[in-house]
Amino acid sequence: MMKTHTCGELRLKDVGAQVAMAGWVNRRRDQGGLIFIDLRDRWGITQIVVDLESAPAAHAVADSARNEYVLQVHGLVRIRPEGTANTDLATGEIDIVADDIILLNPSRTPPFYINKDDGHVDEALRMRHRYLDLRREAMQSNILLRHKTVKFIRDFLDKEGFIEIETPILFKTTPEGARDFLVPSRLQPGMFYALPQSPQQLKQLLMVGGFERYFQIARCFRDEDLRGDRQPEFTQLDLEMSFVEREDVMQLMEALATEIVKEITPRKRLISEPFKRISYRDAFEQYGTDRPDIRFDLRSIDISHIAGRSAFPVFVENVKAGKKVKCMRVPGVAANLSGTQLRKVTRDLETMARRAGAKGLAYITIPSDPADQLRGPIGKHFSVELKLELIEAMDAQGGDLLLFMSDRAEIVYAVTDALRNHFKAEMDLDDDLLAFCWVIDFPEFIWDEERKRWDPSQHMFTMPLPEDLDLLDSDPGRARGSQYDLVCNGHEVGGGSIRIHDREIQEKIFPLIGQSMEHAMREFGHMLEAFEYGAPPHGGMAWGIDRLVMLLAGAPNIREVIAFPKTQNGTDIMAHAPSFAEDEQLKDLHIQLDLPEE
RNA sequence: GGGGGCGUGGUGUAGCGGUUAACAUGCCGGCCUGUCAAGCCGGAGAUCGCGGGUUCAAAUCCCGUCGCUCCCGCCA
Repeated sequence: MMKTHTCGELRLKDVGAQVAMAGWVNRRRDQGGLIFIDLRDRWGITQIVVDLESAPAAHAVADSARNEYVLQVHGLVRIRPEGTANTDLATGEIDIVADDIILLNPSRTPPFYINKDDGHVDEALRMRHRYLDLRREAMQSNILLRHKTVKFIRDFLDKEGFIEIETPILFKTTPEGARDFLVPSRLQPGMFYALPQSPQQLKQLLMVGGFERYFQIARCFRDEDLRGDRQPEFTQLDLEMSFVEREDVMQLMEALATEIVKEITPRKRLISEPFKRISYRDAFEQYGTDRPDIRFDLRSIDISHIAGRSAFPVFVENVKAGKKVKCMRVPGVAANLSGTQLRKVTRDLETMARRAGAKGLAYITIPSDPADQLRGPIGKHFSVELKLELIEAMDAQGGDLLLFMSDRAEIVYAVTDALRNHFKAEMDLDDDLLAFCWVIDFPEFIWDEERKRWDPSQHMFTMPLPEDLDLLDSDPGRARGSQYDLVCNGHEVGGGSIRIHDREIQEKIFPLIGQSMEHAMREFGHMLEAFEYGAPPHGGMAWGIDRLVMLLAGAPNIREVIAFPKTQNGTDIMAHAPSFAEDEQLKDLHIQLDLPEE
């Protein structure tokens, strides 16, 4: 071994020890006859002192060393002289007096700073030299956090009787869901494997296979456009349990989430224990999304019963037509605005609302001085009594801005979501607060207007809620699924459901989602057949590990917790992937290119 | 497919019609035996992402394009 100790472990108690250490030059301070080197490795930084008189050869190496040179140092652990301890450093009470330094490898001058984390570096540059970016303290701690999280999950689930089972990466394309990544088969010309979007089918078959409690840290692939919290390949904690009901899975998963936070990131706070549960409908009605960030309380509130009695024609007509008028109270923003400033603010908000599909955005401000009038163009359409009712319904205070939305439900949702995201960006929310909540009672199906058919809101194996089973025949649109999504700070970190283990129920689903039995048998025959051999009742969940770790790390996107992520265009600018294949390879695979003309 | 942001020495920024393109840091050289974002002195380093246009004059204005990024669509 080239080191007897790491760069993070030596303390006063080690004074007098002869040690060997190795690592990177984090920083060098040249005093002439005396050179200090901060030697860095994964565990920390230790100061090396090199004296020209007592170790001239080591001094010569230290003299030529530069940042990121790789050194091995032999020396004596010594207490630092009175007054020279460094309290910022865990190892700051000692240093190593070098008697020998070996240059293991020099380094070119790095293209960006490894040894300090202030300032923003162009992401393309970081990606081009990701191996250097990973040396930075922030990345090291993110990747370490990820390791600890996954390790904790494995230990937790092992204790709960789960076993880890691998499933194929080369599997079968599925017509539903996201776009598949395809892998051509050489042995079966013209045929393709698909990379799994999730081990969904396989984990259910493992339940039929009698393992009862399965999990996997599974790589998943979806060929869709990227986002800050979406990569084409990502990691799921995938798990499935037999002989459970919805509540069993949710409770165990909530315990896992809670314990991860307490164990791995104790300085983070959970917004509530147990986690709040929000119905899918309430999530949309109040927050305009099924993954609400409940760290802030801007909500859309139905005030149709008030607005319908106003003299504002749009509201009156909409309420008559059965549409809602909803109001969002933005606390305090109007308090110190001049008329001109207020008009600019509301004009910008209206632009946002229009972009989300609204025809306009009405507003009223509540005066700070009760003697003043309400400001805003629709104020005059509300009588004094209605205004008081409105203020009471919205719990409005002086200086508040009330925003009104009235349109088709989907548009009101989109506007609510857009406005909330806008104000969220200005709020500087606390990343140490983890606002977990469950979203439940999803509809089993969502109507696809274009194709005139029902689509599964999660997937076709989701069991409807037991009390809604009859609705499959009478009113499928009202049937709720057993799905549960775990949401945190506006990100979907996981989701699952109880699955259909009964072939009869499964066979009811296919025609509803526009699939013939022949098609179903062709694509999912193996599943249906499996369900006929004593499939146990089962359910499970899949977690987005990247998103979870991102939230635990307080990182702004999942690339910060993935060692080698793709750029937004789905490329790797370090290794230059994807790349063209050799003609020979294509020939083996019986593939001819048909590229678009430029 | 659509909308927004960014692109200036190695890095991070300033400059936003006429500047010798500025500052910090890094880099190179010199001095220095208790520094720790070491200090002091000196030096090198930029076709202002790329292409085109407007103008007497473009880093600056316009158009296009490329790269990175945020969002919508998409992601069961």
